[in-house]
Amino acid sequence: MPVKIKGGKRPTAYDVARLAGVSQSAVSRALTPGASISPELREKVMEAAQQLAYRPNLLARSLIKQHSRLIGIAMAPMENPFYPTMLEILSEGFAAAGYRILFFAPGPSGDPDPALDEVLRFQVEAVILASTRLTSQFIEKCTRARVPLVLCNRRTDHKAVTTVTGQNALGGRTIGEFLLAGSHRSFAYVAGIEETSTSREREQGFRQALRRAGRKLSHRVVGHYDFAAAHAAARTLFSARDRPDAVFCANDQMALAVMQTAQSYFGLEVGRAVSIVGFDNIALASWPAFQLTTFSQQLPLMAQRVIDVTLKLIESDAVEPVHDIVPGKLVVRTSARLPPEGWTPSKA
Amino acid sequence: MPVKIKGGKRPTAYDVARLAGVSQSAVSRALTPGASISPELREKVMEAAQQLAYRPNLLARSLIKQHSRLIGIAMAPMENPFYPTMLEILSEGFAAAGYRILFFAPGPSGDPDPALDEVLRFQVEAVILASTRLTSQFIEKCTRARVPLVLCNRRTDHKAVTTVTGQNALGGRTIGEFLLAGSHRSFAYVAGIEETSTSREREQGFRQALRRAGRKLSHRVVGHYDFAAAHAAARTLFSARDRPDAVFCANDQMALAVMQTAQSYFGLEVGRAVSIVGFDNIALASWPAFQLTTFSQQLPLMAQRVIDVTLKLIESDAVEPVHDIVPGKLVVRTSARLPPEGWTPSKA
DNA sequence: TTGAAAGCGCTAACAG
DNA sequence: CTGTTAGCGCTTTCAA
Repeated sequence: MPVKIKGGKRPTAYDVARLAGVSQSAVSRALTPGASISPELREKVMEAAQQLAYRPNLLARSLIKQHSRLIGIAMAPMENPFYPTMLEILSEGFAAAGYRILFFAPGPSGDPDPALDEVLRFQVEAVILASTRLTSQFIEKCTRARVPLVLCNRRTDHKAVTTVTGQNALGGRTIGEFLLAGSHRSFAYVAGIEETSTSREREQGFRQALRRAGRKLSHRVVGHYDFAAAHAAARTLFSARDRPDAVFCANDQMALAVMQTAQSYFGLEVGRAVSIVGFDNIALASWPAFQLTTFSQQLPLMAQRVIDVTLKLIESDAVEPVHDIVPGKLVVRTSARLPPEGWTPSKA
Repeated sequence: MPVKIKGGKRPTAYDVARLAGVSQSAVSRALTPGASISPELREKVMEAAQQLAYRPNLLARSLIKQHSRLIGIAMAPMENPFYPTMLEILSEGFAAAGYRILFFAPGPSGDPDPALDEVLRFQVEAVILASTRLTSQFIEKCTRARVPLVLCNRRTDHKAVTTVTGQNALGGRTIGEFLLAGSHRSFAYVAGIEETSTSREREQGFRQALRRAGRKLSHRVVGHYDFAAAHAAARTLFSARDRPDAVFCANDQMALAVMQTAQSYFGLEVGRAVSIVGFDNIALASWPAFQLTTFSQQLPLMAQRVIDVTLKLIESDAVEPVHDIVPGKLVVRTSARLPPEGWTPSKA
């Protein structure tokens, strides 16, 4: 026997009004905190509402109020634990502020743009882009649609877009100094996706530190912020004649891949034969099996900044774009050779 | 100088109509594939729409059409990579079918219920629950609201709810047989969250295999499907006088924690001194550092089944609840001692 | 305090 | 083929 799951329309404010013997506007008022309505009337309405399991239709409300309490979030790749964690925190934070998340992952094409069109039609009040892929059209569309856009963990030349990022350049530089102090011979960089600001800024900082010490990068491969690609890149790297003994990876996810490649495929002892450093300080980095030295991003703080700035953008019409940089710091574990005792990273 | 980001209302079909010198309904028709409208009129409308960057308001459309093309997904914990991966696939699949995801993570309380109320107000056409926490109220609310509910990777006694799960009992049994064939001495189970069907069914299968062989479980701890908790549980486990040499963990995430605890805190060689097996076959399980033997869940297939059954529930009013079981299989790696050559798991 | 009525942006039924 | 009109379910004037 088929069990009835749907069927019958959901009750409306009119149904409640009829049952309670009041006007429909009374129903609306009864459910609006602070509206002027007598306790008796409210009581009657509430009872009827309860009985019908009435739930106000937020879509109808949005139409009138001119705001949907919906926020679009474009996020990828979920393979990197950084993003799911970010999503979880954003979801809770926005929920606390009365907003809900319209989630969209860029499809197989990797391009979030087509989905954006549809998300904008849902009248999202803001869009948060936390995806390694970023097309300039994305920004333009949001601007044209007059929907505030917040870039999370990435930047763009487009100065008018609000961004929340980590200390990418400083992080790269700090790691460079750290590895230099550890007396390494040959330095390598494993880039993320080339077009991303994160990968570029981290690389620039790293190169700057090397340059200041009169050294330079001897190896450079591309790992696309992806485990499999980083694994492949590492095989190239460690097969080189002048095998590097200090490898900085643009994020932890790739660093973990490189680390395991060094160990399992080349029998290199990580932290002794080769030093490997990452960026992000995801939960995995602290696992006993890895003990990855990395530059941390304060994810909860970063998420909170995203939430704060997004709400501010929604509430005010014209706002100076913000470029928020969330501080991080070097987290020293055992995946890289240690500098002499007493060493500390230079400031700024 | 403040850059104008918002301000000015978004253009409506009326604005487009005025600019194109046509009626508002002509605008609607021009944008509706298959509507009867002349090419010239459509052309005029399209041009005006383009010029104003017009985007139809889907909220208004939903109000009329009586469906929102919105699907609510409750998911947690994102710490376990199983879920983000699932989310990504679901998002793409539903997008292809013209639906969008309203995402909600249960708040700090761990209880998805309060959020559900709000999500239902957004007129989601279905709700997918993929969260380890599950209260019976959740099911009841969806039923009362006449919104189809699909449980993903969990079940309930409530027979009227559609579920998509893996072969939990078979998986547990297979792993039991596998460990028995590996001639182990003492068997342990690391449970997930006690109330979950997944943890219970996997345990039952495991115990059944042991019982059939005239053996029994000698240790049982609870890891709450959580890395930290599993780590703590493992410390208890390996500190026992009669230390187990075969440990089945209710999921991979916990198995990885237990594995590392064995290695790093007790110096036990995994796969020799102690065998550890998980469940799910998440990407991490195949990493060189782990090589975890586990029972796979076919995540993409599982996601597709969830999508299919959800769409079916949305489209038809009354539907027999489905209990879909997606097949998985034992994936043998090196974290557990191997049975004698030629061993295969029993069928069914 | 209450109800009647207008209208948010759109689709669809109805005339023309 | 096209425009006019009536709502979708709600909030918010406006009178009473």
